[in-house]
Amino acid sequence: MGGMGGTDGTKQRRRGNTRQRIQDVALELFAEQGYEKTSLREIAERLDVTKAALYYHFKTKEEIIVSLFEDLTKPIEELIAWGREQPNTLETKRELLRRYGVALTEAEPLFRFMQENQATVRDLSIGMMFKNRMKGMREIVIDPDADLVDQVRCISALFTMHAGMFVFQELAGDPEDKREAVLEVAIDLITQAHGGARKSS
Amino acid sequence: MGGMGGTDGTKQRRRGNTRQRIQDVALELFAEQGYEKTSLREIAERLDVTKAALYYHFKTKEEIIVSLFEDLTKPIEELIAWGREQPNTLETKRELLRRYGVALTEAEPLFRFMQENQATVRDLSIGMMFKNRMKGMREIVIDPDADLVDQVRCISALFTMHAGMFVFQELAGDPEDKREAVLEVAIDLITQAHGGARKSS
Amino acid sequence: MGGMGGTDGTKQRRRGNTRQRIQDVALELFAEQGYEKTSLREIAERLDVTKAALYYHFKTKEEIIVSLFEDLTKPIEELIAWGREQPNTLETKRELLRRYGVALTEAEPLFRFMQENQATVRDLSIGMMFKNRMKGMREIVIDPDADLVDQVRCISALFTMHAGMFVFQELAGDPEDKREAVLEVAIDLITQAHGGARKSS
Amino acid sequence: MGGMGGTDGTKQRRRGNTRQRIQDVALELFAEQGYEKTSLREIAERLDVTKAALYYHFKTKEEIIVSLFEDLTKPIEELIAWGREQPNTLETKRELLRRYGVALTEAEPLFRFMQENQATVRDLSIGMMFKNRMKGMREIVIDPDADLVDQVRCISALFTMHAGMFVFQELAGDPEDKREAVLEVAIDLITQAHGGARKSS
DNA sequence: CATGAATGAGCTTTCATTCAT
DNA sequence: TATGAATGAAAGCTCATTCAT
Repeated sequence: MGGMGGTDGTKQRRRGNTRQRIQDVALELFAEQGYEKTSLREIAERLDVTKAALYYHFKTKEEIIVSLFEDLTKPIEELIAWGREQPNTLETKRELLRRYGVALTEAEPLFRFMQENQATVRDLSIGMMFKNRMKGMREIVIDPDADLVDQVRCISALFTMHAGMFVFQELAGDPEDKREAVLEVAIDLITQAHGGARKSS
Repeated sequence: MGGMGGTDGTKQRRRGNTRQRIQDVALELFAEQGYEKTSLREIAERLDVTKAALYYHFKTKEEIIVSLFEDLTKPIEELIAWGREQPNTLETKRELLRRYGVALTEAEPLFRFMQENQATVRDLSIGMMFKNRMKGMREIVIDPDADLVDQVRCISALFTMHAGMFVFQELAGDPEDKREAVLEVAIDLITQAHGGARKSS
Repeated sequence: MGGMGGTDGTKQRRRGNTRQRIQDVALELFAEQGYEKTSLREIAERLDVTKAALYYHFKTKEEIIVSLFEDLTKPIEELIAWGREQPNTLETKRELLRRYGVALTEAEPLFRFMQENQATVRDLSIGMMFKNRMKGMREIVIDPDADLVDQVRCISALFTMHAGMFVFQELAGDPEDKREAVLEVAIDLITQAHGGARKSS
Repeated sequence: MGGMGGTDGTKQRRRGNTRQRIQDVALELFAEQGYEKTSLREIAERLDVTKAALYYHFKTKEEIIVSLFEDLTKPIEELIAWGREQPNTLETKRELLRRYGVALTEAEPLFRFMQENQATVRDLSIGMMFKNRMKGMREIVIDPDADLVDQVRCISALFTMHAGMFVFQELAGDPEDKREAVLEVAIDLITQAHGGARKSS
């Protein structure tokens, strides 16, 4: 322990990482308590800086969540771009879901936040961006000529992954196993939607 | 000049139904804007009464949402009670989902609210109640000895219904058709979980 | 001595006059320190109420000054209406100035405030109203066909009255005498503008 | 690539004139929006420097306006000094007003600012200086033994010039003509105050 | 059954200013 | 000469809640 000060109560400061630290703490609190119930005072206190310091790094409270969204959902954006370029096959869709699972896991707190604060997110500027991302995923996964039930299956697949990541946490079992199970169900759903037989379980 | 007033521009007193009207307006606003972003002032203004009047009918803001929850989820509570008494068969589960769909539809704004404000709901007193209801549903639908993937299928079925009710609203198509499609996918999922073959689409 | 309490430190309250008291104190402070340098905290403290109480009576800080303006400038509005209906004679204009002097004197603190905070007033909503009032006065007093110098004389007359009311306060002499002198100079100016000979002094 | 930089998009350093540029921008903004509504952030942004840079050149915000006042009102100070040395004749006063008009015109934005922000100016340190300058002008122009009306005429003359410069801008007409008209009215006023006949218009 | 008036705590945001580098 | 990072104080405003009437 030691090295970079702070062990003696001295305020360690001016280590260009404040912006990052704000994002980290903010995400933690947003995910835990929700966006509106997290006040800037709270964030500032936890970082041992003043509220005004936050405003040096972000113009508004909203900008904090926007920056988090932009930073953390880049992989998903890239995934959608990748998906659009692939041939429209079942295997593409399966791979998409696999990668989606990884992306969701990596930015888990953000996605849990989005899940649990949809009403809030909706009228923040990230609402639109999020909606567009979801639309992008749907467009890759759904065949618009398929019958309605199969379309629902595809959306259900996305949902299963989405919600699954977080809800299943509460249940017992090895997280890795659960993640795989969720993925399998999701893949199964799009496979069925594609007219394929489902894997015998 | 008789009847129930209001013909002359006088403030129409709708007798004893103020409590009801508060609930109606509150639910509408909660569903539309979220719980914290809906202020009592707003509710009061829309009803053309004062904030203080709300406090005659409800001790706190939270009591309003609690009363809504209690009133509107009674059917679900009863459904769970019903489910527990039935033999633990696939057909029971199918029927449970069918009835669940009806119940969700009938209290749609409340459930949309719950969906979109999970973070908020979580630390309101209804959080626990809601969680317990969900647990009740799961216990009926899931076979604890089944393999993990099948358990996930069951939860996914519940989720599909849950989210489906609201998300699919945005998509084109006859609402009734969509509701049926969602139900079919959900039933299909628990059927598979039960080891059965899926309905050929 | 007493009657209405408050002499013993008891908070005297709920005497429907709070709104009025807010206006009084606010005007006093606005006139003394300017609009932006007067904070709502200051007003509230001087009234021994909380800031929130102010917001019960006025929706915004701006609404306070607007209400003052509307209440206190009604006489001027009426004066302009009166002026428009009179025959366009020199005597009308003279009488207008006489009455204007009275009106200005009666709402003196407001007009001093307007004089000394023009930049502020300009981008409050009262800016427009004030401008329009001034335009109204000009239209009655100025003959648009007169030569430029005479037009300036008329505006100068208005200005003299306006500023005179407040600037001359600083100078020695009986206030009543000064007011009369100002009025005389103003009347003299529009008389000259009318082509008349000036009163021998 | 020579000269003073800036040809390649690099931040152009205009050598030692930053102080001057701060003054220019500050005056522009102060005149446009008022002193308190103009923040240092705004000034800095418009100059594309940081707020801290302003503090290298000026110790406080107030120092900026003080420096502007001192720099720009030197001609008026000199004018007063000149006036005091002249014989106390009508012609002196006329000439004083003529020169005053020129001085006001040359530092127009500053004087408009002073006019429109009297409340602010009053409790800045320039308040006193300004008051003293005005007193100086009055002492030259007013004959303390004249009757009150004539004294008012003199002050009115000063006011007419002062306010006239800015208010008349809004009105139609050639600026130069208006300036002359204003000057003529002002001179007329002091002429009358001196007991002289007014110029037939 | 409801209102009028008020409060206390809190919020997001802005500002002038400081100082080590 | 200037910047990057931060602060302390205060601002305007909103909210859930209370209570005498």
